[in-house]
Amino acid sequence: MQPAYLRIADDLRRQIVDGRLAPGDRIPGRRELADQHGVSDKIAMKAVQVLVSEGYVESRSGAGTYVRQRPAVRRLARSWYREARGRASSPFRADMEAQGRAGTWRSKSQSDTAPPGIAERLAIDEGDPVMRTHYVFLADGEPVMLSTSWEPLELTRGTPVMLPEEGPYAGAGVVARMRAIGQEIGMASEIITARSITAAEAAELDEPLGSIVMVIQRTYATEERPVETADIVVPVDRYELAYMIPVE
Amino acid sequence: MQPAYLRIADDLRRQIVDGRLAPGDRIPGRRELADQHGVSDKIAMKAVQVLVSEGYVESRSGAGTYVRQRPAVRRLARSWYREARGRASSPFRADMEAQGRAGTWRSKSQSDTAPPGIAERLAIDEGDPVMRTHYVFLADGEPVMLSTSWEPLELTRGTPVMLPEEGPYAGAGVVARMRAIGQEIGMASEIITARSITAAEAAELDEPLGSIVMVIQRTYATEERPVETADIVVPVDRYELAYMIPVE
DNA sequence: TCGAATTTGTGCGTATGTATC
DNA sequence: GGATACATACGCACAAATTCG
Repeated sequence: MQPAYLRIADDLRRQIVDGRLAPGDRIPGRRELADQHGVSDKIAMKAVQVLVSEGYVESRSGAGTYVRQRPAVRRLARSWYREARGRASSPFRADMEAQGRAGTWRSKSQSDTAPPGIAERLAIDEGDPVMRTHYVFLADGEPVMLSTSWEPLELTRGTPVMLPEEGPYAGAGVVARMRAIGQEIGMASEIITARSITAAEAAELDEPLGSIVMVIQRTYATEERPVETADIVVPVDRYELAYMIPVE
Repeated sequence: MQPAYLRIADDLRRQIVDGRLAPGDRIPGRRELADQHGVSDKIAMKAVQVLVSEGYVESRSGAGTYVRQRPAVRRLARSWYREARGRASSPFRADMEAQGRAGTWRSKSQSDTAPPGIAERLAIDEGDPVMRTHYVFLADGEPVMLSTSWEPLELTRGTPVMLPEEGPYAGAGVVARMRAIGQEIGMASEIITARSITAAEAAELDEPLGSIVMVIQRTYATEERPVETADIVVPVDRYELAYMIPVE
């Protein structure tokens, strides 16, 4: 026998996926749901919270609970390095332009020492100096993606590209910046995982708590060594990732 | 001001990520937590449930709540087509062998008509006949991955490869099977999303409800047309996905 | 502008059922 | 069987946010 709150949640979920409850629609309040199903309002609320945690609905205190507007899911094509397309522009800006949107970003750089996981990805020692840069990417002004990148200071110290977003190569992308100091990037490795959003990320991305993000651990490497690595945080309700793989 | 149950959840979460509470450890019971933080046991329970839904802990009725054993996260290398490696073996089996594990699977095929999304991926019309095959992949006997594939019956009807897991090409993989009927696959496209696990998937994979899966929508195509598409369901606590991308 | 009504969010007490040890 | 601990469910109360007359 299924608990009452799960039965009610199933009922509502079915109405949403069927389309009987459309995005933006308000779902019945606690009192109403409780009456309909003959349970206490506490249980009705619990059912609603199941749907919140699954990302189907969004509650606004005082206003009600609404079926979530799924923003159109855009595709991030990650297979080919796309620097050339945008000409003196970053891969992100080129990607957004291809979708008819204005790509901009905010960033903040700070020198730091390499934590264990990052040191391993950059093939340096734990505690070695790195430049850490945090990005918030915006499409048409709204935040859509986060990224934190690490570069070994050993490579960039004293060069014009030490600060990624200042100087002559500001906004040009990692590949162009590294080329400027003689590092020819030939390969990108991307490790993909997914998890719940953190409170900090939810605030930066204006996403509800409980939504899911994919994390791309991208590492750029020359023939000799890794030269940059980044954690790219992508909300699943905004983007899907696309890879093209030649067979044979 | 943060609600009490979130403060308690934060406190416990910190202890887990710090390692003060190790995988397998039992966390304090409701009564104990409530006393420590000066709240009712109801609130202590709510805090614990936050951690359950985040996948940090697992409750066993009657026994207690325990920090989850994270199975070692394995890496699925998806960049190169790996048929040759395993010789007369499937890509999955070759992948598992590379990790020193025994790769097997169960499957069930059934002819069906193409639903809208699948029809689009296969570039056929909605309602066209397809062969649908559901796979449960096992590593050392335990289920680790699910897949549902669709192939246009127009291509395979009346050939020895119509049923993917019967006949001379059983277990040989899509690329080899399609080659046998003159379809030379040259490209794989993979679209990646992530979402909460469904109840059915949780049962098949022996994963707790609320855990997160990545879904790979893989489509194999020849120069002319798509010939197979599949939804591959991968639990994030078992696998991460790895792609290598040449730059420029 | 203000206040009343509505709705969600949080919290406590109590009770019963069920699984585990 | 008994003790313990989690799961479900009802009741009540109040706070905070929103809506609307």
